[in-house]
Amino acid sequence: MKTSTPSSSIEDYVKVIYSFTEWQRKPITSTQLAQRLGVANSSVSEMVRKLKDQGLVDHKPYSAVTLTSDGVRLALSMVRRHRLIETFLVRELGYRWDEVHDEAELLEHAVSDTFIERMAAKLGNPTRDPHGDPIPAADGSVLMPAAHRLSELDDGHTGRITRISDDNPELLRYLAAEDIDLDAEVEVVGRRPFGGPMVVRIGSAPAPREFDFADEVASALWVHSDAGHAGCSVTES
Amino acid sequence: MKTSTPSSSIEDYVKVIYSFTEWQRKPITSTQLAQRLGVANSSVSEMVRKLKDQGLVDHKPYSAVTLTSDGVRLALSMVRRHRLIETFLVRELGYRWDEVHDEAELLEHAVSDTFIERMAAKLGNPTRDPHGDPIPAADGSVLMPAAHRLSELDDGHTGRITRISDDNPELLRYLAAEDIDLDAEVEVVGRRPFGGPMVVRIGSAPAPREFDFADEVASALWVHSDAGHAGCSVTES
DNA sequence: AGAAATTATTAGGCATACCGAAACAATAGG
DNA sequence: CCTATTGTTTCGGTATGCCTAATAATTTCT
Repeated sequence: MKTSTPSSSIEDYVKVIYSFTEWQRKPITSTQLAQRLGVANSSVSEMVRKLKDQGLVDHKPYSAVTLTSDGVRLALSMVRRHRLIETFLVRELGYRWDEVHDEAELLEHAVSDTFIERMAAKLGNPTRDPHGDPIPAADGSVLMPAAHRLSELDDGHTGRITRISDDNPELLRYLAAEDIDLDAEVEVVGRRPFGGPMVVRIGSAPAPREFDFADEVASALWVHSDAGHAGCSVTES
Repeated sequence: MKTSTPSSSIEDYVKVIYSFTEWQRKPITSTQLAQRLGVANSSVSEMVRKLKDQGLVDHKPYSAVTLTSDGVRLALSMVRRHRLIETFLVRELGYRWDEVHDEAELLEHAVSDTFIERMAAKLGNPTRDPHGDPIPAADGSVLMPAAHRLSELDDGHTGRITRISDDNPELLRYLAAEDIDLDAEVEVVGRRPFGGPMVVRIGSAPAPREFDFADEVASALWVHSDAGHAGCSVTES
């Protein structure tokens, strides 16, 4: 269990392991890790051993990888960095939604804690990034909004968009062009037959617009359903 | 002569080689390079070979290292990055003079060209950084202010501070505490005997303050002398 | 000029992080 | 149940960039 500053690769591994479990339920496997990081499986095996040596993950050969509490702490600090940087790029430097991810990916490993905290202060300590993802606080506490994929909402139900997956830039550009943004009101009108697209109404009462959303779109949008389901606050030490 | 993206080490080497010749006249030697980069001499020999392979420097064994025009181009872009980032940290994130250098050092290798240009635009395309160093334009043109070390100014002469060396953070804090800043008026009153400190008056007519500056201070301050010496504009393709 | 001191380069190693290919587990199908 | 497929790890190898120690070139000093 070394105490040295983690390399940026290690930060990436830990962040990806964390992010996977943030919205999925299952822990991540080697192959999934390799895919998300764009490296060979063999590289993952090697790095996972290193992460284990440093006490950041638990791992038994041939099974999934989970974070230790140290790992979660590191992951949260990286996620905080990433999302604060994204917010900063959008609010202060005029970046568009779909441009911020890659830039944040580079910056998050480079800047100092001082930089992050000055930036956070300047932004007024935001708790959501431009895609609606929660920004962990400096002490590691996270407010996870209760959210479901729009694709899983039942017909007739209404809700509000609380999160938009940022892993498809093209999709983000489409949504931006259609002026579909966080906090928009959504109503599920129904589904086209034979597994066809979902029909939804988006926008406030006077002028709602109707869209046919392919599954790819409907599952990238996460909504807070008006019926029940309170938010929950999770604190990690 | 490869065309790949230069690694951050290569960027550092090229930047240091350039910076050395920016205010000195002589090209830099291996040992000086090693000292400024904080690496062993042998590492320099090795890297210089690599820089030469990539067409960034000219070098014959056992002699000094000079940049090729490609090298100068790369160096200018790194210097531009560094100084814009410093300016940004001071103006937008409330960093102090003496804090910016290390942070900029990290950021300059990480951010994209897009980031740099958006930042420059937001700052109004400044041409001097917080220490008075010229910021090269995106096209590689630099406005070098005509400046001399205060320590070399003759008794009785007056001038204006145009640059403050940023390599000693403690000195920067001292100057900040004494409220000595860029563009201040300076008059050389005289020198204390036996190589003692220089006596200078700093500040505008109504309330000039008198200081005894050790050589270390007097040579960190660069002034534009009121007598003659016009600025010159140098353009590198 | 020749020895001594300085400066520079080469040689051999180390750590990180990646790869492809080969070997080894685990699960699924017949 | 035992083989086939898929998933995972191990093994050798690559590239970067750094180190120390040894060697070679260049100055400097007497």
